[in-house]
Order: sequence, then structure tokens, then C-alpha cells
Amino acid sequence: MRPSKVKNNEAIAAIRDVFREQGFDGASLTLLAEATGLQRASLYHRFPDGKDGMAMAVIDNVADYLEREVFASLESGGTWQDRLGVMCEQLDAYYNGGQTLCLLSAFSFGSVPEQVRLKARRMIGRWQDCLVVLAVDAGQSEAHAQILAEQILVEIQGGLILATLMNNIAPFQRVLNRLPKLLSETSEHNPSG
Amino acid sequence: MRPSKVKNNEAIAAIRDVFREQGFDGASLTLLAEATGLQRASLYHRFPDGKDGMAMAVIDNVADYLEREVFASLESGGTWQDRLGVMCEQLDAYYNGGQTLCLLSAFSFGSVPEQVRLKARRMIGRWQDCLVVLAVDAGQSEAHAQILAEQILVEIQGGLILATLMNNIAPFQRVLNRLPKLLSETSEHNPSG
DNA sequence: GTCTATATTTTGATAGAC
DNA sequence: GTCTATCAAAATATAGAC
Repeated sequence: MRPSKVKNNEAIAAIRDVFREQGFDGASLTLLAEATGLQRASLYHRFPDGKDGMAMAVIDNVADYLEREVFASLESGGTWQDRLGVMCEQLDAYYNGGQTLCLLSAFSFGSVPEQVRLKARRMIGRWQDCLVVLAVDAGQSEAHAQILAEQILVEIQGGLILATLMNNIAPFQRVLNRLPKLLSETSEHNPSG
Repeated sequence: MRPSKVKNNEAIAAIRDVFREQGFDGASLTLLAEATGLQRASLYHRFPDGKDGMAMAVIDNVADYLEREVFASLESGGTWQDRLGVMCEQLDAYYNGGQTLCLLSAFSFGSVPEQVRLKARRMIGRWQDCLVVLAVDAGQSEAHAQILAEQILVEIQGGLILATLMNNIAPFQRVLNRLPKLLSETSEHNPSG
């Protein structure tokens, strides 16, 4: 078969970045074509389901990345500090230090296909489960680990939104920096020994 | 002049809700017209600058609301607990308990006019300033109050995103519930007496 | 102030040559 | 696998009657 002009992974990364900046509805086929370096018709060859298919491919791609580079580490055998450190490094790179919004929040608005929304929901649930394991290893009770895992996701998402709104990465950086303390503090409501 | 079919405030509220659900680019004139009960051409009569003008009107409207119902209280003379309580009640109502996303995050994606982005930035800055006043009154040092004010905004925005992603208002409710504790805790890095 | 009708551009998507 | 050309639908926006 004819050689591809652009590798599939590169195309998906470009498409992903357009979705993250423009949201689902703002990501027009023209913008997506420009970002990939392909013509619109060529995008339909790779993604026969059009924009919906691209959104699915992108979210699957992100799920694979998180599973490989973040969740695997969170569930691995090192110290909880080291595993948290790996996550923060990965997220700092993935979100460009806080200059790039999260695909999951981009897909919270507009006419995103239901299948994509469900995959996003499963992904955030899986992420929380991994963070619960981490929090338990950090000495938290199972109940409080659930709350802490949720709070970590809240702060990451909120930190990205605030960094974008303020045009300043500091809020996101401060979120990453306070995660170790958050996990090591004991709660008076949920003492964990 | 001919009587208005719909009051301006009602129209703006309807437009605002469409923007919050659909984002800027997902909010088509057709959707906006349906939500207001007006025809597209009538929207252009009220907002000669079209969608950009509607976004401006909406963000001005939200700025007025926050100033009146939230910031005024944060800077008032009651106890910090009472003033925080007022803010949480107002936000809980405004965000529908966590079922509705924030206009500010909706306007973080896509082809939002630069003027609107700047107004959003000023609004979040003003909000942070008011929260700093609150945190200082809660006994925090000026430096730590800045950080706490930022964290509160981070958690509110993140809580809304997570509640939407998970289709569950609990994360947002937990954010509101932990704000009093957040403000009353002393930081070892920034002791405030 | 609201409406119907219409103009224009952009969008998502397909057909078919190479 | 990529492209040019094209389509139908939907988008933003305007004109003018009432």
C-alpha cells in the first residue's frame, strides 16, 4: 500500500492538541487537517467515522498513555513518594507545564458523542482507583483514600483551568507541589493510624 | 417602542446556560434562539455584534452577579465563617449543586473573543482578591492567604469539572464542605499566629 | 421589537482520479 | 493513501415587512 504521509501516532497527537485547545465543536475539520498536514478527505480515509471517530481515537490514545505511563507506576512497588513523583513528572510534561488544557474537560462541553463521554468517565474512574491504592500505601484509611484521590483529580483539573484562565502556569505548578503533603497528612475525620 | 417578548435578563440567562453547556463554539445561533424563545434575527437586534456580543453580555452579567452576591459578602463585616457560608450557598445555587459547568471554563476553549477572555481573567483575579481578604480575616498570613485563595478557586473549578465528568455532584459538594477547614488550618510553611 | 426570507460562509462528508 | 472537486447541511449574518 502507498506509504503514509504522516505516522498515525503523530496525526492523533496533532488532532488531540486541536481538541484540547478548541474543544470538540471548535475543532473543525479544516483546523484538524491543518494540524495534521493532511487534507480533510485524507482524514476521512484514516477515520471513516469522521470527527466522532477522531475523538474516539484520541481518547483511546490518551487512555493508553495514562495506563502505560501513569497508572502502571501508581500501582507499582516503589515508595508512594516515588510513584507520585513519576505521575507528577508525566503530567507536567503531558500538560506542557500547565499551558495545555485537559482533553477530559474539553470533552465536557458541546456535542461530544456519548461513547466518548463514557470512555472519559471510565478513564477518570480508573485514575481515581489507582490514586486510592497510592493513598492507602501512604498510610491513609480506605475511606479517606477515596476522598483524597478525588481531591487530587479535582486539584489537577482545577489547576489546569485556572492556569489557562490566568495565563499563568503557577497555579498548576503549586497543585503538583502540594500533592505529597496532601497524601501524607492525617485527617482528624478519618484517622488511619 | 414595541414591547419585548422576553425580558433582557431572562434572555441573557438563557444564553448564558447554553454557553455553559455547549461552550462558545458549540452554542449555535439556532440553539441560542431556541433557548431564549426568540428568532435568530431578533437576537441580532438585541446583540448587534452577534455571538461575540452575546458572550460579552453574558460575562458582564455574571460579573455583576458575582460582585453583588458573592464579592460584596466576602468583603463585608461578618465573621469569616458566615461570609464563606454565603459564598458557598450562592455558588451551590448558581452551579445547580454541581450539575452545571462554569462559564469561565466554557470560555477557556475555542474561538472566544479576546475581549471576553480578558474579562474572564479580570473576574477570576477579582474573585481571588476577595478570597484573600477572607483568608486574612480567618487568621492566615497575607502570603498564605494568596495561596489559599488560589486553591479555593482551583477546587471549585476542578470540582465542577469532576462532577460533570463523573455525572455525580458529590465531588463538588465535598469541595464546598471542606472550604471552612481549609481556611482555618494553619500552614507550617506560612505560620500566621 | 419581532418576524420571514434570504444571502454568504463554513462545516462535515463523499466521489473518484492518481 | 492522498489528493482535487464537489455536495448538502448548518453556520453566521442581513434585509425588509409588519
